Amino acid sequence: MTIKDIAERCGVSVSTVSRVLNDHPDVSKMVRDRVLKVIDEVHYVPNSSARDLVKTQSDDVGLVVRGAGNPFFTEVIPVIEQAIERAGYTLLTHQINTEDDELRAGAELVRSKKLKGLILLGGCFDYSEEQIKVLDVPFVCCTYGNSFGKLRDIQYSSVTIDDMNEARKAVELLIGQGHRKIAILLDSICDSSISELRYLGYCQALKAAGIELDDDLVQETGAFNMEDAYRSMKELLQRRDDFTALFVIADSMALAAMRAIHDVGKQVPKDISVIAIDGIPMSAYVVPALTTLVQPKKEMGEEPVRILVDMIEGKAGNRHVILPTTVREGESICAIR
Amino acid sequence: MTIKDIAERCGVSVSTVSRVLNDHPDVSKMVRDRVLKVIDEVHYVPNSSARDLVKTQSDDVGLVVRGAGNPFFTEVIPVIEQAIERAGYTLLTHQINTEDDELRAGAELVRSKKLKGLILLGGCFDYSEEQIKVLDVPFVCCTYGNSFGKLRDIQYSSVTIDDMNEARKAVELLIGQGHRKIAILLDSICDSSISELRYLGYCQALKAAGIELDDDLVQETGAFNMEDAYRSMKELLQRRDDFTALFVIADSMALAAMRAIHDVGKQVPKDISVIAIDGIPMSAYVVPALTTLVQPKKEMGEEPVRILVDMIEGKAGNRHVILPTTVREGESICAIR
DNA sequence: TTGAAAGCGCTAACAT
DNA sequence: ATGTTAGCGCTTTCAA
Repeated sequence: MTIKDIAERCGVSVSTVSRVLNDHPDVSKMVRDRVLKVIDEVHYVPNSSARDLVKTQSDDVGLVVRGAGNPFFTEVIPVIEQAIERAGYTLLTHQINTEDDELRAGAELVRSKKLKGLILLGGCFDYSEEQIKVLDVPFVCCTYGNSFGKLRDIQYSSVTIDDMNEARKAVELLIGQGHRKIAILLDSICDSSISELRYLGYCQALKAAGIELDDDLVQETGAFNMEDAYRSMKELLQRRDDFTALFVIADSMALAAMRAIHDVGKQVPKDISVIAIDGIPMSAYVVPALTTLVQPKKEMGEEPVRILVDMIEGKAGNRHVILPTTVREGESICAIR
Repeated sequence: MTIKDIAERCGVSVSTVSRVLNDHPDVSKMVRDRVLKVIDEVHYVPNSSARDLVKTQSDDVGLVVRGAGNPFFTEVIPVIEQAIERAGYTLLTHQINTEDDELRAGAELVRSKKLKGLILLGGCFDYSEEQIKVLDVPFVCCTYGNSFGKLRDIQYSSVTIDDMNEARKAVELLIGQGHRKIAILLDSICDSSISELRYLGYCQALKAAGIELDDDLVQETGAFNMEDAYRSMKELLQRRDDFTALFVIADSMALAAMRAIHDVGKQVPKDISVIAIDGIPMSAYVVPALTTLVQPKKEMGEEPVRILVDMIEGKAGNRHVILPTTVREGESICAIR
């Protein structure tokens, strides 16, 4: 069923049907009603590929989300949606897997849907100059920057927290409570991504406090999920029972780690203090509540939109914004005796 | 930059470029390499709207996910993805908000992308015959059926758990431990959706055990999130302190409720036993671990694919599959003294 | 107010 | 092995 079929059934031309479909004013009420009636009767649905193909430009902005399961993303997306709406644009969200190439996916969207700009939620920290050339519209990296690549600042925009420094702050909070034997639970120490950055922050904090890095206290899970975090934490606990504090690079992993600690008969925070970074809702509800550095989800959603719209409208060039986290005091930390 | 530009730069025709793009064999290595080189140099990205428009059919199947944040969906999606892949099809996932119309969104996808079939993950329980007519391909409702609509069984396919009965079983587990004063925490008792079904199961269990329904023990949160669940639970606890057990319609809400119980100085399960339905990973890691009826995520993902593929290939007609849950023993229930 | 016709970018016959 | 061309379904001039 195409627009042509509708036209024939109504005894009008395709352009008239198109006008009705697009709410153009210059169609007589009689004709409009007839067309609408037929459309409804035959359950006609326009082909958006054809529509997109013919349109020369839109007020659409794309959002490419890499890593569907990420609970922090889930919270940021609605914020972005509202901010884009408020700015007079329409958001087109596209989810991809972590294995997929967000630049490629974004470029295809831009091209097919004639997008004005792109927000990338989660992506690689090491783009090359060549790679970003597929994008010929303004774009903003949200939650990540180019820490492991060689882009110059003027070549892209980003909104992030300072992962390394925030990790450092988290560990310093532990050190401030007298802890010296501090373990870390992370995905990988060399993923050229968030895990590596936060590991570096951990190292810095130790160094600044004159604590020697103990590699045996660095526990890699190899993946970003609760099951592996739990298993890994168990391993660490079996291997070592002399650390008094733990820094975990993400809330969800921290919650699994806390259960592992519980299961070997130790208590949080009495035996082991735990701190993490993220601030997902769940971590406030568990017992004991997790002390964590909360990412500013509102700003993390609104700032990219502000930057992107400024670039699209030529009001400003590219920018890099680094957002601060806030400590959410839980019940998972105590001072060492 | 279009296929025509590439053709000109290479001194070949558009069809040759198209052949290269689509990996057709009959292109000389020399020409192919030159085309590939230019494509790479100019960062050409094909316009998928144009591609979709011209293609007459595909081996693509659509997945419309309604309600991005749902943690259970997050787990089922990869299962569906793999099952579709194994069946020789390609999955095209599309996320929409809970306010949006999944049938409409699905119909548009089908039409623009020439899909062979559709899986709807989360949707309305009350379609009318008229409404489903927009879909002219086989489709399967995943996690929901037509409990509040008037469709005949032959008009659609579905894979669900028996929400009413499973809720009943959950409450009966509580009753089996001697509980008589059993509260329920739910979104709404009349949402024509999952919440209402599980409420009905709660009522049935009470009735079968000869326990009179106490409306004051029925606590509606009004929304499906942890914050409202926590607040609502606090209200219930302030109003009543005589119930010994609680049934919550979803794991995430149950975890918030458990924190509320903790915060008023009561203990789970000593003072109040808690049970829920869902089986999200998180509920196994909290302390005390939540006892819950686990939805069979593997089957919930694979069965819809089986049904859909059978329908697409004409091997079988529509089907309705009801999957059983399994009890995951946690630490949130104990017998009444 | 309505219709005819061009053309968006691509693929797939059909020629050569 | 490569080129020519029709046409996918729609919107949008331009004419009437």
